Amino acid sequence: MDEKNVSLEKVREEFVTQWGVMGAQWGINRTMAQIHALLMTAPEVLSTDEVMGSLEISRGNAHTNLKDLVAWGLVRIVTKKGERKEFFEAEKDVWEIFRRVARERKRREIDPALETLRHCKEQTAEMKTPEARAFHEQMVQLEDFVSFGSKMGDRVATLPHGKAMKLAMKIFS
Amino acid sequence: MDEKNVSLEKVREEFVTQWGVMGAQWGINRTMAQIHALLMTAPEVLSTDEVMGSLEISRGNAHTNLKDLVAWGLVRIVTKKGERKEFFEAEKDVWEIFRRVARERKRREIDPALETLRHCKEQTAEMKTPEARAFHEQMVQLEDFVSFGSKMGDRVATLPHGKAMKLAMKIFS
DNA sequence: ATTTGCTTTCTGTAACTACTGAAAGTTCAC
DNA sequence: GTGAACTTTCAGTAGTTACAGAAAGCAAAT
Repeated sequence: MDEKNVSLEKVREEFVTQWGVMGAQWGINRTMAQIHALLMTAPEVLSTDEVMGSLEISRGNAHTNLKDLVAWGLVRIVTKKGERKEFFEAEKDVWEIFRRVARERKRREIDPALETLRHCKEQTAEMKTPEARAFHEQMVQLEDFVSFGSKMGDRVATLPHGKAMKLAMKIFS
Repeated sequence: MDEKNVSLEKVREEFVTQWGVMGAQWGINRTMAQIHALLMTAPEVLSTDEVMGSLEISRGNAHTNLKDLVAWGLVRIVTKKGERKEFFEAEKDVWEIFRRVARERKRREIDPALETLRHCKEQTAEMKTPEARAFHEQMVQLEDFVSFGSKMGDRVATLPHGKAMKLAMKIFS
């Protein structure tokens, strides 16, 4: 590896580290975010052993997080002819990454939250005390807002990149 | 407390619990989210002791998280005439809550992330190897996307509730 | 200047999450 | 079948975060 690529690797490491920090702040396992960053900036597909080596993590850890990334739809498994090993490749298109994260978080977190809000709303629908009315109203507000946001997310996530951009322009007009 | 309010309290507890779970998934301290839920659904302002009592948490914990909520702009300190104690009151308007969370997360997390992306982009701007070009290009994509999202957030967050709704309608058209 | 009522900070601990290293499982080759 | 290459699971441990309880700090009232 020549001089130039040594410094590239340094920058890349910085990126991987920071992507990990960011992930952690958003409730995502730091290692998972780091593997994602590593794969996003990898010129070729990587094997589990290569990921282990790069990040200096154990096989178990690498394996679990790689499979989680696959479950999130952010990483694909790739096999090479004549090799039994699995290789991993990340989705690199930012818009596609965004869509998949949005879809997955909606499914895992937003939808269950909406369930709770609906339940709390319904349970208090018939209550007559001022406190209960206020509580009910607050639940209505929250549910409307969250379900609205959720629908927006759906809508945006089904848009292809180009259309999303046009729409964005409209918003700024 | 009569029969009806007993069941209201049960529903409210469910809400508080679930809001806590949701917060945790989004990288927010569970207790902080619970206090927020409690205050959002409180008919009156609450004192530290009342929060402690409701959630069965220690004074230190209640205090720290209340002050964090104030720092996030989600809770206000209120004083009553003739009382030395501080009371707390949550912002209840969902749109306002959203705006404040958006603004704060941008400041705390998005802006630093953008800094890193810019740095990685700049550091690799002059490199000529194909790997470096690809890395640089990926950084450009990411930075464009994040900074675009960030600006959108700014824009949306400055809109009053009504205008935001109109805009949303436009998107669905 | 002491007491009282309240807020803030701090230290040790408990609870939780993430991780390692190894064992067990699978699949294919021979 | 046995072995080799690789994947998956798991139990114990390390590391991290959140928390209780107590001590310290502060300001007003007396």
